Amino acid sequence: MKADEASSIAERVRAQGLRMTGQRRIIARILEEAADHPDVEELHRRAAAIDPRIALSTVYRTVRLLSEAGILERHEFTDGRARYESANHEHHDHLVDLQTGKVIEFHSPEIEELQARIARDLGYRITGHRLQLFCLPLERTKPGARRKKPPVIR
Amino acid sequence: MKADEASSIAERVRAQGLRMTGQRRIIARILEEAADHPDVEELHRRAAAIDPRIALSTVYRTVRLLSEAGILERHEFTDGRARYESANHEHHDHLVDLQTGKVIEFHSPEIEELQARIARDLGYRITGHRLQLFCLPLERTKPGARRKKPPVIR
DNA sequence: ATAACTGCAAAGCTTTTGCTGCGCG
DNA sequence: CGCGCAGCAAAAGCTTTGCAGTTAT
Repeated sequence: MKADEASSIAERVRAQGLRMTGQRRIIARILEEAADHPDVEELHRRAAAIDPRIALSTVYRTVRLLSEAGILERHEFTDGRARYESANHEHHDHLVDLQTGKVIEFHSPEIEELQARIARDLGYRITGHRLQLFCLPLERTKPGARRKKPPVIR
Repeated sequence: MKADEASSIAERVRAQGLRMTGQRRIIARILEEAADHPDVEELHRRAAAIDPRIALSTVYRTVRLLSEAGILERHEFTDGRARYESANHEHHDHLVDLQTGKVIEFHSPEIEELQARIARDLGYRITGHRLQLFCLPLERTKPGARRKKPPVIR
């Protein structure tokens, strides 16, 4: 296992030579405790519950900085906003439940292998990818069920 | 093959009961002749070259309408803007060359099958998906080569 | 004729940024 | 104690929208 693979966000921030401020500590804690993929506004909401003086722009600056440092992962699902999660997990892709907005993580080595082969055949090597499945539940898919605008994505 | 599978954008617009205006004819032609995935600004630029009186908001309204009607496909790659292509093609996914910004289309029935199986195992059926590979060329990958902000995506 | 559509300008949303002062290391 | 960082507010970038006039059918 790689050295920083299991360390906390705080440790990884320090390891990058970045300062560990009070605000970053709060954001780091929130993301480490989060079971979902909060967007910046939600992140700010949760942070403000701990320290109301934290600015929205600080949250934006922090997630951008930590994403570019590889400490956070940035996702964009169905709506326009970016969502974040700690990059401390194993690599995985996302299945979005369009009915509830819930995001389920999955991983398929077979798909990864096929992707790499396709890229190689085309003369490329993959430096990043995005795989998202937009789904509806198998059971009780009532024909009348509306599915227009998907609800909030978590 | 399905009835509207091979028809022109104009025909599909009419088939949906939408009006075929001069502006839509221009936009349809541009997208049918396009070998790339233009964003709205680029679409407007090309349209204005034909008829300078066409408004940017008209392009926005048109691509949104036609996307929601299933006549166009909307993509979001690395930058913030939406890109469009005629939905008349076979289904395919995209490989983005981060060096040049070029987008290569590919299709993998094996990956599709694996996706469907994963979703099914999780209790879902797929209604849509997004698969994008962000790549660098295999050859001449000079170590010094910068790869920060990717260039314009076509 | 009339409902759909366009142009224009204004506004909406997410995200970034300039500036000043503060606090981490 | 110096430089990175936070707060605030203003602005930027993409996209949508209200309104009045135009056009396709």
